[in-house]
Amino acid sequence: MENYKPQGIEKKWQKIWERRKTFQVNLKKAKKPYYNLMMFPYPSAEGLHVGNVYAFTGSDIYGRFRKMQGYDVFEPIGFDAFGIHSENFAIQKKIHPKVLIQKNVNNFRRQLKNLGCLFDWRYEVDTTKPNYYTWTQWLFLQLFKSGLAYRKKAPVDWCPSCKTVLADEQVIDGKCERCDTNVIQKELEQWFFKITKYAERLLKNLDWINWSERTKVAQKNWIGRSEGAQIEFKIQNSKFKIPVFTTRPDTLFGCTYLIISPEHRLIENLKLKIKNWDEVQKYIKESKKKTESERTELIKEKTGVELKRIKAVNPANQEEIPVFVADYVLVSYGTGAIMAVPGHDQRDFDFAKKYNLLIVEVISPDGKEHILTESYTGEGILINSGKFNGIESEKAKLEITKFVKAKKAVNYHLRDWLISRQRYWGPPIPIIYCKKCGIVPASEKDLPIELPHVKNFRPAGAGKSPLASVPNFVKTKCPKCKGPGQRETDVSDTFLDSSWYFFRYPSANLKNSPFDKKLTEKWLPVDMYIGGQEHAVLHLLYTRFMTMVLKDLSHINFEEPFKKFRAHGLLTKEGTKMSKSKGNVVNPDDYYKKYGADTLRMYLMFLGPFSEGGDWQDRGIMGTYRFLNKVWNLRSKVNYGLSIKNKELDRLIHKTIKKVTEDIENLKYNTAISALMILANELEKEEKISSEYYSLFLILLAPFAPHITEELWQKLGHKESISLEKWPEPRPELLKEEKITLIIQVNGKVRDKIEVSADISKEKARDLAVSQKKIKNWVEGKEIKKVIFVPNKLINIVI
RNA sequence: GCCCGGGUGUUGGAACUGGUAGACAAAAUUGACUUAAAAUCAAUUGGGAUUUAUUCCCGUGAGGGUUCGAGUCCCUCCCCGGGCACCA
Repeated sequence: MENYKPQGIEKKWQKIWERRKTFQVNLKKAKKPYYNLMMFPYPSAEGLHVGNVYAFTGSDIYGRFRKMQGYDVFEPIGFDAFGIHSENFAIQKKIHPKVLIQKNVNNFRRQLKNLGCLFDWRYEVDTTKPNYYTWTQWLFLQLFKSGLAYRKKAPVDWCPSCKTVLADEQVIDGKCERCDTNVIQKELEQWFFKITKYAERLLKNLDWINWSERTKVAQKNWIGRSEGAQIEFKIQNSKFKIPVFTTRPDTLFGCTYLIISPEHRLIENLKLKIKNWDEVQKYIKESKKKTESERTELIKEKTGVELKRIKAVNPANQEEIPVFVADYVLVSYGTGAIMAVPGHDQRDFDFAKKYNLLIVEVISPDGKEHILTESYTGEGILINSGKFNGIESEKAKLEITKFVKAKKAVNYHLRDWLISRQRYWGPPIPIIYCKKCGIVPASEKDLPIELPHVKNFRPAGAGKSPLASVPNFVKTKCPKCKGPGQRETDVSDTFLDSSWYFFRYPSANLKNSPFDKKLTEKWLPVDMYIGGQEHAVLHLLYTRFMTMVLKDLSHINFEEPFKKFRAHGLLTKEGTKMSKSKGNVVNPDDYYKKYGADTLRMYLMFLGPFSEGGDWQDRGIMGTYRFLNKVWNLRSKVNYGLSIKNKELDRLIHKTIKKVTEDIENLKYNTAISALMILANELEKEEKISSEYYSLFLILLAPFAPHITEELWQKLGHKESISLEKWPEPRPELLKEEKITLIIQVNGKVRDKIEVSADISKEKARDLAVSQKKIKNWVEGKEIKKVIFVPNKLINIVI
């Protein structure tokens, strides 16, 4: 008999699938549409990372499973090929991104085809193609026209190495997400999307969407809703007021000073009144110079300067209190000013100690007064709070808010999405600046605003995109007055490209609109989306925002993009993260060659639970290779005439059907594979296997190892692809065990096991148990206090 | 500091709503086949004790608790991974 040679078989079937159009879906006619989506890769390296292969395999198994269950599965793929990742790779390689990224894409495509997924390549999407980014720009225009895109001079995070601004989400520990450089603050005119307007909706919908719990929690924390009150403090002898946001209005009587952030507008307004203006001015300058990470490194050491001669009034007790400027108060959160309650906030406590300010205890856990050595931030009973003394802090929140005539207020951690980038490799933002008309959106019929070829595509710095150095591009006519105008030279954030790509797939080849409404509403929301947990707050939040916007603009009739989302885990190599710098990245090509895609797919899925990730160890891959070999060799035992029923095997096969079905539904591929291995081991023990058993086995294996199962299926005499077979259902009557192993425990410890019939009664089991020799030794001469009987499992005798 | 995960043999990992801990693999050792190696097949592998084929004790990060019975539930603590972080 011939040996298992994966390479030839895999190539053969990939060609057949293509020729027979096995995986092509008729989007218009499909009766049971099922949109199975995986996060598309960014080709910012020469080839696929085994981590990509891991993700795609997991998603593809799910898609193949649904297909065999009778759904019309649409499983598209594409490339997120714009963006800084790709551009930086081009800079490093000193090759123009237009050339290099296309080459990468080609290699990615070849590798993806080797993996044997259900991809329908007719609907491939590439974000760098004008027929895609036309619509990315169109989206920008829709947001602009509805007031959701705006331009604003703002202090933004700037990466001096990437020479561009970063979105709030792209700054990690005060460092650039990509290159680890310390981010600095710059005042620049930038484009923003008003995602904050959707904060409440983005939060609320989390209650009902079927997503991984972890991802939902991450989004919830990122949106960061907090409830409290906005309280106004009058400034003595002036018309000004300082509003502050607090979650603890119950501590208002303990507020002994105010702090405003260095960027607060009021400082300018009060300039003439501040006695120590020079000192204040100096402090503000110093703090602006600090980078974000310097500010956070100095977390313990709080600094500030009092605004001398300025006094505010605590509205609760009319006390005069000093006002400080300090950079631990952020301008971008709340009102940019806080009421300091040193007794009940540790930061305020530290500050008060340092500058010798009054600390008053107003919340007491036991109603008594204490000498505070640190702040008390818990709940308690009010003291030193005038007529509110004695009431509970939770209740006092509302009452004090009312008492000082303040408003209830809600604040979010979420900031508006900064979408402009001073880089080359992205879609130009379709805006024109006209001296007469101001900021004018490009006309929709002029789209795409094509990205010009720029020889020197490196970022120039100084806050300008390389596009600014192309006069032909910059000079244009104002679409409104036809006078001279200048184009916006910034490009948009890559996350904008990826925020809507799943809308484009079904309409990938559509010419005059971003997507077909009818087709979109037939196939979307996406039925199953699988991707990395690392996108929990960036990509996944933006897609939700964009979907809501499109709904509000009546382009679609749903507002959440993904019915079901499941995050997969991280693939590590011998315990550590794979990364280029560590040089431990596994290249799938080596394994395709050596063992074939089926073995690779199965090994990756066998490593551990898909949602938790797993650890790649080179030596382990032999296990799944041996398994597939075993499956291959089992064919020699298949006997076509054989129809003798084997009850034990029947049961095992139906148990396996049940287990594999449930496990795939829950993405527990590792245990599904283990169940298939157990079945294969049992089949191997048989001298002859009926073709019915073998067929069922192949069908169960097909989503995991599509090529070898096709080949063996064909060898069994079938003409059609195994992927068109119907997924089997377990027959309950065959699942029933006739005999079971009954565990006999004495005082909860296992002392014996016996074979009994499955429907044995408690009394019978008990009599049988105590008559066992081993059990006699334990119970003889002792009084049996209790007998616990768990049908089909165990009997426990308590003495 | 806060919020999520997680801690089980030599390793990756199993274990349903509390009911046989270590499935399935990997690795190692021994044996068979072979001139030899690889491959393949068979056996063994948590620790300890023992009357050494037959039974007991201990064992799921640590300690305590609930229960007839705990890897699983509760409390306290330790460690690892990830996310957020001067957010008022």
